[in-house]
Amino acid sequence: MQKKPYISMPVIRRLPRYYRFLRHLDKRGVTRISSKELSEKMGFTASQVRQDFNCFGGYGQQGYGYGVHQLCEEIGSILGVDRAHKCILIGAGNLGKAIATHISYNFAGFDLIGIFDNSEQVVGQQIADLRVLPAAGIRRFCSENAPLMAILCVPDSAVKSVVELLYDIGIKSYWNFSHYDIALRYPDTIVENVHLNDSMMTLCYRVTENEKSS
Amino acid sequence: MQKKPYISMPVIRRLPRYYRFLRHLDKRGVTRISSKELSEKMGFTASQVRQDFNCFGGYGQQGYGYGVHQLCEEIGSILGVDRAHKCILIGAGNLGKAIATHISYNFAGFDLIGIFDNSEQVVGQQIADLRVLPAAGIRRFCSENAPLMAILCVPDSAVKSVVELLYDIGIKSYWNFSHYDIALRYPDTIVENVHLNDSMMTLCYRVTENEKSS
DNA sequence: TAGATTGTTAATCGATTAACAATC
DNA sequence: TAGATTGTTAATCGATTAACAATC
Repeated sequence: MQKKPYISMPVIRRLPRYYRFLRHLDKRGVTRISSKELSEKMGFTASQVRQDFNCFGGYGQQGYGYGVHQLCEEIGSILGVDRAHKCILIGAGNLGKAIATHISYNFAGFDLIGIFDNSEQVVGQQIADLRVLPAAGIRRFCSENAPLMAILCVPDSAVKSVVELLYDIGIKSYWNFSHYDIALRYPDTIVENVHLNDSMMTLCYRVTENEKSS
Repeated sequence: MQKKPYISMPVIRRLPRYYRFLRHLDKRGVTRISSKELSEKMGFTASQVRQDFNCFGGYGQQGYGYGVHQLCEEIGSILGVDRAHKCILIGAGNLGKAIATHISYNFAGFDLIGIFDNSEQVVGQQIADLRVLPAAGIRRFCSENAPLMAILCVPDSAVKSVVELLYDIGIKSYWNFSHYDIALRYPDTIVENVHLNDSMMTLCYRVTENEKSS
């Protein structure tokens, strides 16, 4: 039973990192860790680590630290990585293929049940145990299989109409690799954006700054 | 000439979004925009937009708004997208291929000059006008071509040794798609992480929360 | 018990929002 | 001039850090 239901966004964004690291420790047989140790290995402050873990109740023991296995399980369960939300992927280019493969190797709460593309060259290909289906079949597939989330790996030119279709079908959660601002158009959706271009420009800024100052 | 040299991290992360949107407007022939209009189309507050633009000096006019073209150019120049920092990509799997293709289509300050992989099946393939080279040749290639940044699309198991090599060669900037924490080991590096797994887990959390509450 | 380390409160810091005078 | 909208200061909000009493 969770103590406090509210976890702030910065904390939520740190949870996956904690989870990955704790799972790593757990696999290596480490049973306990203090907030100080953890903070040093992760680049946070010990204060922040304790503050973060306190959001979801006391899994630590004074004078001892935190039980790695228990904490890992707890964070995993909060994140929901023990679930298997059904999802579909639209756009099976290089990025789509990479993501599809990634999902099947790095299980994190989602079960990929369908891959779609509208290029004839791609339809029929086998990716991560799935055969790429024609985009024309999305609506029917969804009414039969009721996926909860869609992964968008389509070009920016196609994404608007794809989202219109998916939203109409009832899909409200998106992992979006395009630059279309879904959350602005459809405020009742859950959207996680991965904007590679923005990431690259931010890096470019920092590299450029560094060059200037040296 | 920039007024203030300091731009805070949250602002820097917003600059690419401004840049993309302003370029879009510019291409469509829009010449002026007010902070209010911009804020509505981007999901910020007007206050924040003005505050952000003020970091780098007055490109607005009272009673009029901002000149789209001028502002776009200025942000682009701050980001450094008008540069062509030489970079190499390590790991030409699906993700590496997607990124390589992405860079050549969405120019944002970097010029990809080499792609490396250690799999014989991949070496020799043609990606985005480049032929994939054997990983064994990285050191020599770098001493001849002096790339400034490396893109890491290698599996987590290989990344540690790859970074050791690249750092030794003198590369201090990384676009990192693996889960190896470069900045923690090498504090003098510039690292931009894209952690797909963390992004997916954050999405999973939000989807799971949403399910619980409904 | 003494030492260690949490849980939690208070202090600080920084970012966002609000307000409004300046001015085009 | 009147209306609009910026530039900038002040107020608010939230997140991080520091401190320390509680307690294993």
